[in-house]
Amino acid sequence: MTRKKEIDRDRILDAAEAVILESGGQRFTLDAVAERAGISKGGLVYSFATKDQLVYAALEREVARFQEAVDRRLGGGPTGPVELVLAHIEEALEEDDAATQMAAFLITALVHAPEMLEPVRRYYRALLDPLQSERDELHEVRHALLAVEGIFLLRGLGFVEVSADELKSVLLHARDIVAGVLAGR
Amino acid sequence: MTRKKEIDRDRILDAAEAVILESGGQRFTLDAVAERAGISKGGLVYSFATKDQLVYAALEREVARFQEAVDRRLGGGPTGPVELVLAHIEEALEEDDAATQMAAFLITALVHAPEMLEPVRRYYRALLDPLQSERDELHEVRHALLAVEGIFLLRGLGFVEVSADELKSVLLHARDIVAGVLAGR
DNA sequence: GTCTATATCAAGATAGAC
DNA sequence: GTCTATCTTGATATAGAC
Repeated sequence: MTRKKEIDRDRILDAAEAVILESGGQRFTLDAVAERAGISKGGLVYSFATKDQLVYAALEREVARFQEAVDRRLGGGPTGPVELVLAHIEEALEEDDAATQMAAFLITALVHAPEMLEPVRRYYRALLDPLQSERDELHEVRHALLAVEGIFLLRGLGFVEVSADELKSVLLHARDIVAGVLAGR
Repeated sequence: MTRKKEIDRDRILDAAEAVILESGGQRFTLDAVAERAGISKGGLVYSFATKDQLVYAALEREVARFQEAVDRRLGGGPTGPVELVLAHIEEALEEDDAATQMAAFLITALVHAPEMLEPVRRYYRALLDPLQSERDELHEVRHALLAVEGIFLLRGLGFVEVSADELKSVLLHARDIVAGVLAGR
């Protein structure tokens, strides 16, 4: 039954997520995931043949979750590239843990299966591609988006310590720029 | 003789660097480094007791190299925080491989010894700390710096593919902003 | 003192029992 | 379908050669 198998996979992905969030992505082992899910390592390998596949599925689910949150924020209204960036920034601004959580998934993928980052690449290209234009406002929007990703990655990957004030200051500045462009300046 | 030991360590670090650049940081093993350096694994462990120490030393040397390149660019002139950011961006702009190379070191540290990122954190804090101010121009400078780091990390860590044009466009825009602030607008 | 060779341990993958 | 047992590889520590 494919339905039952789906449920099993979801249960395993829940366990994988728990391990990722607890270990910060560093100690992501099949043993740990299997134990969390209450099955043996062999049982785990039956559902996900390789660690890569497990990482891919977990990352894909996490990206989809963030994507859905952004879509919800857009609410089915008009969705040009600038609206998309604004929704992305607002989601990062208001859902503080969503960003921290995403960082843990990115580290996990980078450490344990870097070839499996495809869902992440798709997400970013969807944001960046429409901003490739000669128009000055779009340059500014891209610049703001990249500044947000810069502080997010520097902080999330542990490349620098960032205070809550510093983070908020950067995100608010970026949001104001994008909102300004959207309002026609 | 401490002099001889220094030379040995440097030779090993050269080998470590070669392995990091060839493998992209993913397959960084003591075996590979020892083989590259033309010594046994035991000999390697004699010079660097743990893998963590090897990663730390390699990363520290790489950050110092970048730091020196930035310092050279400043040329002993007046070095306020904005000049520092400008020199950093110009170095990233002109030395394309320096940035790519640094990314490989960052991935290596993240994968094999994330606690050893201290030299990186020090470097970034030196850039960011003086920019914590209420003055609008400094906000803009920080924003530009973070956009540069954003595109650098997204590309270097493999989170998105970035064309050469796209990269250059972002860096030039950032440099112009910082240069503008420096020129008193 | 510096290095080689080896043992020990953990994690991922695989095969086959049930 | 799920689990047990085993193989392989990489990291660390150590015993002993020179």
